[in-house]
Amino acid sequence: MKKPYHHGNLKEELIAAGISVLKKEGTGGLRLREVAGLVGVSHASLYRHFTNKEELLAAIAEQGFRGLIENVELYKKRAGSNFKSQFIESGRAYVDFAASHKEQFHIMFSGIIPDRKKHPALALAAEESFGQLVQIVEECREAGVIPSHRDRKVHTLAAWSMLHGIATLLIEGQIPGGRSRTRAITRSLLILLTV
Amino acid sequence: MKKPYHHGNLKEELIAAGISVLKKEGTGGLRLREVAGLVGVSHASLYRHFTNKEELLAAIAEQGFRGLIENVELYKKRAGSNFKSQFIESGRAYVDFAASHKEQFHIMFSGIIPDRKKHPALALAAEESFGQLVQIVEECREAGVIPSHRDRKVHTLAAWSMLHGIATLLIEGQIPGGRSRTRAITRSLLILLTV
DNA sequence: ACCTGAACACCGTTCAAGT
DNA sequence: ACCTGAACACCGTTCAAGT
Repeated sequence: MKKPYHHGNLKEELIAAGISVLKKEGTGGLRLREVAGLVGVSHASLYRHFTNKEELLAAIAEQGFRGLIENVELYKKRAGSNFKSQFIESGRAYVDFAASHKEQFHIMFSGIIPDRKKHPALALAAEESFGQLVQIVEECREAGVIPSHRDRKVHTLAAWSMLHGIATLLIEGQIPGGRSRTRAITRSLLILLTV
Repeated sequence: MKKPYHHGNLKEELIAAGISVLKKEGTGGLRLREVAGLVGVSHASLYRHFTNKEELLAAIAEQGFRGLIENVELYKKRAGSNFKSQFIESGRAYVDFAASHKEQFHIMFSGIIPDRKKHPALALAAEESFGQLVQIVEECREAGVIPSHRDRKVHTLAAWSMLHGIATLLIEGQIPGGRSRTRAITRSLLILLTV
């Protein structure tokens, strides 16, 4: 049962190990040497797959956006055919994802990656995630559960701001009262946006 | 005009230099050696006034909260005697502060300081800032411009979440359209909370 | 009491050498 | 083509020695 010298899919394993270390050590404690060690490979080999540390972080963030999109899709389906429920549940999906992937959410949004344009795959995933929100708002508009007299761009960004604020304060430990309080805030804010 | 060996108020100068370096280099590029160099002192001398880097960051964050409180107070006074205007303008003060002190706001809220309890002065300033918001919401409630049938804690956290979401997305460059778009979003969101 | 110079440990990054 | 070992540069932190 010897490990082959050529690893096969080392890149994917490094990303997975990166997320694992991230969860244990936090954003500040993420060391490339530990990530490589966890996979059982020299830390220099990482540079065969990522040009630098930021690119590994970008890959972790990209995977985060994919997971976020999936989570929103899941909650939305669960909500059934009622558009208002879909809207509320999609929002909950955003906040819940942040809560259950704190460190990854942190890397996705807290300025650790200064310029997403340098990481096209990450930028694309982030755009798709935003596009998902735009589409949900649009559907709800057409269904008449969101007022249509307001500027749609402003309305979408308003929804995002609400959710992002809750998510951010939550992962910084600024919202006391646990899950139920957070759910209450999320719900009451989102309802304000509906008709 | 020789500098004295004993510096006098080195601590304050180090904080000011820290903010200056922060603005130029960003959070990730803040090096203690550069901060000390800017003041014209050896980098080891920093440890006479701060036990470590995090404590300098905490001092910078604390000063940030003091500035935020002042800014909110200023905007609120400017708004005159109308409570609804006071509410809206206080919110604008929060977002404007974030926009004009991006890096400092980042250190205040983006998890660079993992545990505020380790920095009592910072924790106090942050609490005072939150207390200011609580008080504004309370005043508006009594004046009848904010609905009183809702849970006050939830309502306060909802207001904060909105503002914090806008501020955070703004400093991450996620809100296109510049200042006027940001003002529009802030305004329309805050109005949703009023009666 | 406050500051300096030199040293230490650690980490991201590079590169010639191995398979 | 992919990985390793050793080295380099840089930074936070410490400490004995200076004023």
